[in-house]
Amino acid sequence: MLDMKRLRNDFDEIKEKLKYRGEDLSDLDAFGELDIQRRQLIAETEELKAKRNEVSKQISVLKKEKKDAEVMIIEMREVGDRIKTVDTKLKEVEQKLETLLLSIPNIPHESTPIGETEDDNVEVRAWGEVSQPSYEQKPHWELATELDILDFERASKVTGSRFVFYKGLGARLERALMNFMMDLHADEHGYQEMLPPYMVNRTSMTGTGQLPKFEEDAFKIEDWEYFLVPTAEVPVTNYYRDDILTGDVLPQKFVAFSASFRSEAGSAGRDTRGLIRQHQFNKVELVQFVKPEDSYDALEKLTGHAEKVLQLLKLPYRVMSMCTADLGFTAAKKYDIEVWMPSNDTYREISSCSNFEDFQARRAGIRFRREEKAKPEYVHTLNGSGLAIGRTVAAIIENFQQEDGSVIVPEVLQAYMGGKTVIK
RNA sequence: GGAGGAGUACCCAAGUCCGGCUGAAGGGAUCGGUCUUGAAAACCGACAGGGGCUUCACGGCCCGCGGGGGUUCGAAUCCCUCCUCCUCCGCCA
Repeated sequence: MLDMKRLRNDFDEIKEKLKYRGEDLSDLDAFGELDIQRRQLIAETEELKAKRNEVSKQISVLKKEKKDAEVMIIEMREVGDRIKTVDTKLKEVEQKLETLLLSIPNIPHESTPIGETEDDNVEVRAWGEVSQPSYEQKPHWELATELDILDFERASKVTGSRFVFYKGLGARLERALMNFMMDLHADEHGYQEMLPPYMVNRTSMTGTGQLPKFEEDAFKIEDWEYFLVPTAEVPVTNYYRDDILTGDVLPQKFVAFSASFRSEAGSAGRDTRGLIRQHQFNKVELVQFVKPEDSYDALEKLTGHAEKVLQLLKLPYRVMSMCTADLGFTAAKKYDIEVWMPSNDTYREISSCSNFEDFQARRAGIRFRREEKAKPEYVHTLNGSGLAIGRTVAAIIENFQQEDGSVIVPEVLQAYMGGKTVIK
């Protein structure tokens, strides 16, 4: 959510910046009128309330002296009615204003490349050598099915499409990656470990920006106002919702494992095979709460923490700076980390690292105080996958496959795999 | 699922039956001071916050007793509703 005062003062400038996102901004123009209406109605109702307070005090005194107060009471009855009328109008206007504000995306940071499609995303750096072996490179779903470590067919029977059973060393590999990533971030990168709820309420989903605009992307529990988490970002960021932190506890860094659930509405037919686009997948998520002046530095570091996972696994990747058209609703700046996927002969997103500045903090009411008596300020929030585990499994299977159909276990995972060096 | 109880400021807690000198007592913690070589204790003092409207500013005003609604001239107090926590019973990994 954007700052109302800033929107009031710099309306044209903000609108100009939002244009680069390529979204429809026609609703935005209603802001000025609603803002004025709101303040007029507030002035009106507050004046009436001040009067009511004063006269009620006088009535109280008269009553105590056993004097007649009937004239005043009748007068206040009218005032009360008018307050009710104005308050009702005010509530309507504020409702409209809130709906409007919640639908405006974040303002891109000045370092975010301006662009119109994903082709305008900018490669920041690449790491690792893409190997081009002489033998045929199989997609991970073929290899994994042959190795009997993933079972897509039975998952379709048991649940439906876009679900999977991990089996044997496949399940072990997933679990190894989870532990490896959690350990790395907790022990080496200074994050505090967290296991969040997998369901959250509507307020939380609104706080991080999934709602109200993207409800169709989420799984909702029938008869409950609960949603399956699309990412641990939602519960972990909302951990501090409506809190005022003391400045000395910042930055707060959390690493959270959770399953993630996405309806994938609008992606029908895309990536239907394999682990790339499932309704449920596991992910290790990094979340940070920092002081505003530190957030861009923190974004670079956080991205580096996610990259470290791929470096230790020896998986080639590149880092892309998302352009204004590909930023997502909530981010001011975003890096996608893309891992090399031989079956696609291209890089595929495996992590997304974003700085939301105060956009989520404002929605969720996450603040801090620099000094004991200082006014509360909004924190900046960041998060990034570190990493999506299913896609990491896919990348390992594809990148480390051998001619005989076996898969080499990355060295750093071997201890987590009971010493196994190869899956065959 | 059934039966009770409770949510008041940083923490504890009075007030709620019986609406109006409660814009919320008292205590603790915290901060400042006196005393002390230093500290503790004791004593003195400060301590509602957050948001909003308005103002160049000083300031003024409005809203805050779990959330939302209602009754009333007036609500922490009465009514409705939702949420959370606690105790007991039942069920259960």
